[in-house]
Amino acid sequence: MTGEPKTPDKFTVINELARRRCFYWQSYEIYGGVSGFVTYGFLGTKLKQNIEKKLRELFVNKLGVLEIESPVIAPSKVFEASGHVGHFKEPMIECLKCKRRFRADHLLREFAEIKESEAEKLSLKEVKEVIENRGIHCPECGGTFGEPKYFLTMFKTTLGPYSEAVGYGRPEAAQGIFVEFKHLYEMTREKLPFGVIQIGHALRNEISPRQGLIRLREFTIMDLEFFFDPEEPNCFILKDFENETLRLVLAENKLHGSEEIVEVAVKEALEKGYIKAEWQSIFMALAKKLLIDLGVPAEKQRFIEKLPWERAHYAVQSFDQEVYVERWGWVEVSGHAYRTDYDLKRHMQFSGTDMRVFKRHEKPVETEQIVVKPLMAKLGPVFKAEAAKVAKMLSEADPKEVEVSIRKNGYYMLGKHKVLQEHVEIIRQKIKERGKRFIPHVVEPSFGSDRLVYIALEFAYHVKDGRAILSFPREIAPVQVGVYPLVTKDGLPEKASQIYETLINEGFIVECDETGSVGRRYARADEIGIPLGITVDYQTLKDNTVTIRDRDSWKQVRSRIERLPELLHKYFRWKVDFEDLGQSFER
RNA sequence: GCGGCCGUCGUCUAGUCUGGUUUAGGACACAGGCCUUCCAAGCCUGUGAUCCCGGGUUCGAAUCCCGGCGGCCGCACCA
Repeated sequence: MTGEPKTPDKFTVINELARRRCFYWQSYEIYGGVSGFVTYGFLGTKLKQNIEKKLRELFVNKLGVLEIESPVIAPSKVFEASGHVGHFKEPMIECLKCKRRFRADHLLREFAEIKESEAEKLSLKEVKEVIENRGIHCPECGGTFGEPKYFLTMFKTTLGPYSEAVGYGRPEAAQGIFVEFKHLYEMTREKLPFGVIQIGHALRNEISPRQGLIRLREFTIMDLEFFFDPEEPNCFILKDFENETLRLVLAENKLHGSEEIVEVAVKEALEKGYIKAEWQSIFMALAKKLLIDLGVPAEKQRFIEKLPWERAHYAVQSFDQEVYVERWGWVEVSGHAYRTDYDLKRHMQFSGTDMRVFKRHEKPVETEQIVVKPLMAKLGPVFKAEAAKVAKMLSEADPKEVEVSIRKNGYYMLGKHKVLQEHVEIIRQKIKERGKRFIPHVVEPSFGSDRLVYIALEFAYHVKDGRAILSFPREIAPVQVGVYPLVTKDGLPEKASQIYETLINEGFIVECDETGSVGRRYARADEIGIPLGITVDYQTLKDNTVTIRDRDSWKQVRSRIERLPELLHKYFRWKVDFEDLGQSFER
């Protein structure tokens, strides 16, 4: 590609490396490739699995969150209820002269002073009428507009071969959790708070996905829905996180055109009202931890609050976690939305299934209720045919108002009907409430798995003495150990393959390489980020020791072969220092 | 989806303007062998491109023309 710059940027270099060393590449290349789809090779797949494992450690295992797997395709009802059909379908309008496309609702807001919430309700025909009546022209070139059309960013399909039933590919995994809420809640023995996570593919028919792993049409999403009682929003593990600092860009500052980063402890962010839900602050702190574990230093991370019109339709507050990358600057890696009871409420309306949970009061609450009981024996003769209607109106009226009026005036006017004291009996009733029903609130951290893979690669990548090295944190490295005979003769290769076998049986991800010189093999290993290299040399034949080489410092230590499994477990699981793996070795 | 630039072995590229001199050349990488007592050394051999796809012009097209696909950048979009 001659159009490429002489010194390619990190994104380009990483994509080349990813392709060459089997991390990932664009799919369907033999047919010319299709943008927005990617295939992971064996190193990429492993790296992605390790990253997801890391997320599970932090968000799933320790918090007792439950993981489920639901279908990618859903009947249209699901996404009508969730509001996606309405919100993913943007009316677009094209200028006939300069061919630029605009969002029709944005134009209406700007030039016809129609509020966004109202503009959304307009049909295409109405949009067209407003554009014509107001004489709105292209703001760029003054040309006239063509027919407004919907652009749907969900993948649409039909369910069954001859069916008219519409289905959609899910644009997020969250709905798969919400629709199963009742069942999941019962299975967890009806306790709040509780969280459910789902890691799986999602589909969005992006207009122009052109940023490698950053924007895909089919991607892996990790949606965690955490349900809690809005009356008891306190997080019981807040203490563990309250001093963790977060770097926030607040909406109020954004309004004044500032992207100033406010660095505050979780505790302070809650006290000052920067973050509305306690649980959300915990997930943000965990998200920061996850990224640090993936190799992104805190100063390259921030959480940017979304302005009301930038937010998703379901959220009352949301922050995007962003990471600073070389090519594009700040890039979103996770979203943290306070979805309130929006989704469950909508599914309750659309499906008719009661999504409320029952909360038992500690003590039954006794309340006194005034009941106005119509005495039909008296009402009948007076109101005749109207009697039933009057009784019904009476039951809908405010009993307190009725009582006050009758006591004061001796009657109560129900429209044109005059109800006298003798027509009713006013009873004070004690009612025992054992609990109440409500819809839980939800905070949602949502990660893009593929973006994390790219971020991990970009932050691991550096060049030492002209060689590319991927310095992955040891827990996410796709290959853990390389085993090398120093030279390929005198029985060294045989010894190396024995060690290889042993380590494989111990459950390590190991690679054995005997081609070319040992220096070349080290270089290749560094390039795919293998943290440790074990070299069999002539000393090995004498005393059964090998050298262990550190990817990042290129230092070597010497240890006995029998101790390797134990030492490597310590290194990968308990994170002991490299220097503690053996005696320092100098050639 | 619009505009600009671009598309040749896995990668980087020579050749394209000025159609034939090239079985499309090189370097790196890769595979096999030799060598090699620790950081991409060297030598030999080999694999690998119907020049993005389709159509047209021509005796003849990687080269010229048209359409499509893909990439990068900008605009727009990104719940």
